[in-house]
Amino acid sequence: MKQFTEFFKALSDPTRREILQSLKEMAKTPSELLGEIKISQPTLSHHLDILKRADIITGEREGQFIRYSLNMTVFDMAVEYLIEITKNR
Amino acid sequence: MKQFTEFFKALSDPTRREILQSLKEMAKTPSELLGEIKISQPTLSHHLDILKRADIITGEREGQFIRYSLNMTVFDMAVEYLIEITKNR
DNA sequence: TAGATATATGTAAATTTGTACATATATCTA
DNA sequence: TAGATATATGTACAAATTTACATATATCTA
Repeated sequence: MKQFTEFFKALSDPTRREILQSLKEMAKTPSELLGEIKISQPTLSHHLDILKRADIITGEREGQFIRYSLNMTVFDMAVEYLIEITKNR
Repeated sequence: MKQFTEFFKALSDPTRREILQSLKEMAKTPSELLGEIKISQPTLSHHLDILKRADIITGEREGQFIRYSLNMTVFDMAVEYLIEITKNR
């Protein structure tokens, strides 16, 4: 399941988990995230791209800005996957 | 949380997830796993090492063999972590 | 329309990762 | 104890990853 490879790979980076923890509270723009997380703008853009490709976040343009929010579905799928491993025994 | 970094990194590899799927049914030795998974013996040993370091599996020597089994605790922690992200909003 | 701001992309370097072959270590058995 | 079997470790290499600087693109505003 390539889907899980990308999901877990995305979650395996501390910076990306920091981004997710921040987006958990509310959807935010890259500029807002830059105020909280100490990385360069291109690096943030790159991490957001990885999270997008893993279908973990979605971006919606609001004029000049792009507001990123969490996709709950993939988290639910991952939880199911992990629970299923612990269950059958 | 370095613990989650190692956990998710461990889960992000298809071969290692295949190993976990197999150990889910019952604890197994590397030799048994080699019968199911198509990788070299040193490569399997390396993957088992990564899973060990991430505290996902534990090995118990049984004479000549070492029997590996899943640690449920870390899965429970990861599930909690993921659920907590989807909850607060 | 021109300049400013928000975000993405190209390039490049250091680090990490997955894999296998060769070899070492540990334990069994004859 | 000697040889066989199970597992781990050392070395090496190709591929992927993280990061940042420079630059491009998109949208706003004066």
